[in-house]
Formats: sequence, C-alpha cells, structure tokens
Amino acid sequence: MSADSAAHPRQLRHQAQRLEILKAAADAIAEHGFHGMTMRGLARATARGLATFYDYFSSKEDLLFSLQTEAFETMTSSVSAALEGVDDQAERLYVFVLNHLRYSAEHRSVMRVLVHEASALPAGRRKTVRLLKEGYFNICRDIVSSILAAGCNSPGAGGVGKLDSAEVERLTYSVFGMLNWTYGWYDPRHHGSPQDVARTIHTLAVCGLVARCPQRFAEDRSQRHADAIMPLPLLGNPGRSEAVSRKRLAPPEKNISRGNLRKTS
Amino acid sequence: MSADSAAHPRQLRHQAQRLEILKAAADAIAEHGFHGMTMRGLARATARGLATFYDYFSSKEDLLFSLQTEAFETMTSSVSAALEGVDDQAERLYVFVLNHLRYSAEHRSVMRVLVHEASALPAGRRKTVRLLKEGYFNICRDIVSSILAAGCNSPGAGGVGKLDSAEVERLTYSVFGMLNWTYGWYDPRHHGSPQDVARTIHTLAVCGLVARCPQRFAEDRSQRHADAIMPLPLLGNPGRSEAVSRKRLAPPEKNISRGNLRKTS
DNA sequence: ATGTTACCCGAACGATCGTTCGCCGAATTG
DNA sequence: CAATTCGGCGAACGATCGTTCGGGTAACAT
Repeated sequence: MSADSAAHPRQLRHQAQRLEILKAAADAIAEHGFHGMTMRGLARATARGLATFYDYFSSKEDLLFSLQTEAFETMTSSVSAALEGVDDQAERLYVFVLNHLRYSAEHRSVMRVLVHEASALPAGRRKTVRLLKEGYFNICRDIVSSILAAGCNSPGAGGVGKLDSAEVERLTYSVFGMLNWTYGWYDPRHHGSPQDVARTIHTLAVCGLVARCPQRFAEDRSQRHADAIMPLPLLGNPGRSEAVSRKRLAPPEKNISRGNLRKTS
Repeated sequence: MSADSAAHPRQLRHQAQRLEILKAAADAIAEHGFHGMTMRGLARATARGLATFYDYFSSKEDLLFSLQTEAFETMTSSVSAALEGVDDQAERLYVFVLNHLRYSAEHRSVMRVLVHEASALPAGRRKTVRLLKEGYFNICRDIVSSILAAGCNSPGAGGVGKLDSAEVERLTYSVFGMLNWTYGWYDPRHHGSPQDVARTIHTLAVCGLVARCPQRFAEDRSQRHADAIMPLPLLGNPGRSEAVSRKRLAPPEKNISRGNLRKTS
C-alpha cells in the first residue's frame, strides 16, 4: 500500500472533489462566518446536491476542522521548505514574510477563516488546531529572536546582552499582526505586488520608519524572485504533499460520531 | 429640548440598560460570531426576557449596527481629544497607539466585533460603518505620513523627497495590523501593561528591530502617564460624549422597518 | 447484455432561529 | 387612594437550519 493511491483514478477524483468543496466552503465561511454559512448555500454555490457533502465530511463542523488543520499543515511545510538553506536571519524573516503573504494573497478566504473562526470548534479539536498554529508561530518567533539577539550584541545598539522573552513575544505577535491584517485591505491593483508588501513589512520590522538601517537598501532580491514564482502552494497540494514529512498527527478523535461517510471503505 | 434629557431619570435608566445590553451583546458576538449569537443566549446571559431586547433595538442586526457605529465614534472622539496639543509627530503616533491599545484592552469584545463582523451588515449600513472606520484610519495615516516625510527629508536617510502614497498606505495598514491583532493574544498577566505593548509597537514602528534610531531611547514618557490613567473611555460614555462635537451623521436609513420600538415616543 | 458498485440528490424530520402578540405587575400621576 | 401609563416577558408563529434516509443513475467488470 505504498504508492497505489495515485494509481487508482477513483480515489484521485475523490480527493479532487473534496478539495473543491473545501475551497468553496472557505469562500462561503469567509464571507458569512461559520454559523452564517449554510449547507444549502454551499450546495447552491457548488451546483451540487445538499446531501453530497456528507459523503465527504461527517458534519459541517468537520468541514471547518479539516480546512483549518490542512491549511496550517500546508503553510508550515511550505515555509519550512522555503527556509531551507537560508542562513542570514534578516533574509530568513523576508522569506517567511513573503511566503506568508503569497499564501494570503492566493488563498485569501482560507486565511480569513484561519484568523476568524478559531473559536467555532469544540475544545478538543480547537486544541489540535492551536497546536498546529503554535508550530507555525514558533518558526517566526525564533527568527525574530535571533535578529533581536544579533542586534543587541552588535556595537551599534544600546546593547544589553539579555533579551526579554516577553518583549520577543510582543514583537513576534506584532509581525504576525502586520501579516494577518493584510487579508482585510490588500488589493493587488492598488497596493502593488505581494513582493512590494513583503518588502514594506520586512523593512518596517527590521528598520522601522525613520531609522538609519544597514539593511535599508538591500540590493539583491533577484535570487528571491526565483522561487517567488514557484507554481503555487495550494490548500493541500494533492498527492504530493502527503510525503513532505508530516503524518496525520491528530487521531480521528471524534470521527466516531453518527456521520455515515459511506466511502473509502 | 436643550438639556432636559439628563433631567428626567426615566430616559437615563433607559440609556443605562441599553448600554448594558450592548456590552453583553458584544461579549456574545465576540465569542460566537454574529450569526452564532442567539437572542435566547443573550437573554440567558443578561438574565432578561427574550422580548425585552426589542424594546431597545428594532432587530438583531440593529444591535450590531449600533454597537459598531457608537464604538467607532467613541474611539475617534477619544483619540482626537488625546491628540490635542501634541505636536511632535512621533509622540502623536505614541498617543494614538496607546489610546487604541487601552480601548482594546478595556473593551476587548467590542474590538473583536469591530474587526470581525464588518461584513454582516447589509450594504447601506455597512457603508456607514466603513465611513466611520475610514475617519479613524485617516487620523493614523496622517501621522504616519508626517513621520515618513520628516524621515525622508532628514539628512540621515536616503532622502528622496517624494513619498509614495501606496507605501504610506501599506505602512499605515501595517501599524493597524499590529494594533488590531492584539485582541487575539494580549494578556496583561503575561505580556506586561498596555503601556509596555504600546512602547513595543511604537518603537518597532518608528525604529524597527535593529536600526540605530535617534528616538530609540525616548526619555520622558512621564507626561504621557498623566492622562494614561484617565478615567476610562467606555463604549459610549453616556450623557457626556453626546456634546463632544459629533452629531448623528447617519440618517435613520432603515429604521422604518416593521420593528415596534414602543418607546421614547 | 447483465449484475454490481459507487456516486449523487430529492424529500423529509426534528430542532432552533428571529420576531411578535398580548397580558401582567410596578411605578408614576392627580 | 384610584387611575393610568410603561417596562418586561411567557408563549407562540413561520422560516430555516443541519442532518438523514432511501431510491435513482451512470460507470465498471464479467
């Protein structure tokens, strides 16, 4: 049972339809909120019957849960791959920022759902999602911490060698604030390319608004442009991302409910 | 009909109860989302009968609309008052940041509703809310623009005299991102006082993470502490804020619906 | 051509939603 | 003290929600 999953075109189509439903659900939830999204509206939007969804997901709540977990897993593995081999911490921050913004821009609805509907799940599944979110958060926090440590020890700054962990957290949350707020305002027609936004946020984070900054005039973003036009990290890039290094780290936990799921037997 | 509104204790109690309902509604909406909040749950939370709300608001939607408009009006007039007489632009930014964060910390649920439920209203009323929001946004944008202009023209920076308006917008949105994200993570027991958060965000915005900054070691925040312990700007500070300089700038617009509102006749 | 499987959906169920009607006790007035 | 008004709510209505059941239909294997 190693690689026959992609061989049978049956399960392949199944996964494709599942993804299409998830994408449509993300749009609907982003627009109306989780409780405001109706299964009937989703059926109308996808030109499908109402009962069809229950062949792919056991409940409306399961739809939200799958959407959130798979999105966080995709983002984490995507940014981890992009960070590989990048050593300079300031550049690592740029890679993280750009990766996050690209995902935000290409899957705006999904990002909105991740930010807004964190509290719509029951305690158990919410904890699973929070763990994934913290894993993603920690990647950024380590980068910020490294930059701050290097900055403090450099001869330029006021140089107290020890850095306050509460301050590091506040700064990391501030960076995430800049990133996550973008789904509400960013419009490629008015505010430039995602690279422009990434540069603005990265420069603001590293150098501030007015300070004289050694990295203010960073020269070669050209190398970054190379992987900046990578195909695209979808919600769950199907068939390929299964092997990226992650396994299902959450047990079915509550799938034992009375949903029927008459498939994949 | 000039000042007799506060004389009659009848309408006074009415306004007090109205505010109490709004506060409870903010908590409920913040927790479950607008569509997830039920009037029955609100009745249970406030130990009131279900039909009582319709003596104060014509509908559930009217509750959200009143909450959002009055909150934005309160924030705008509050920060305007705090900014009066402050000339230095960097200090003005600090005042804005601290004011916003204090409101955020003291009325966390309201802030969450302002950020999340912007799209739950029909087009007409949503536009009214957006106008108020833009007014508040522009206050911050002007400050950011001034700081950036001064920084560009100063001898230190790379000094191109013209500043890109798209860049100003991106920067202002980034500042708002840092501010508005706080409702999701800020906990006074772990992350310091609102003043600490305000200092972190203000310094990050002005000076960045590592840059040598002339304002990095700002000396006297002592004066700011004076009005930082002002009583408190509530949602709608009742009876007083009516005269701050604003009038109802939105016509009733749609209150002509079939709600009964058997009051204040 | 025939039997089998997998997929999809129309129709219905019970629960719960926002809203309204009309009565009741308390407070105010003369 | 009697008359009157007003704020409050129990109970009910129609609509709509998430979910389920069972049959119909196209695609596959033999």
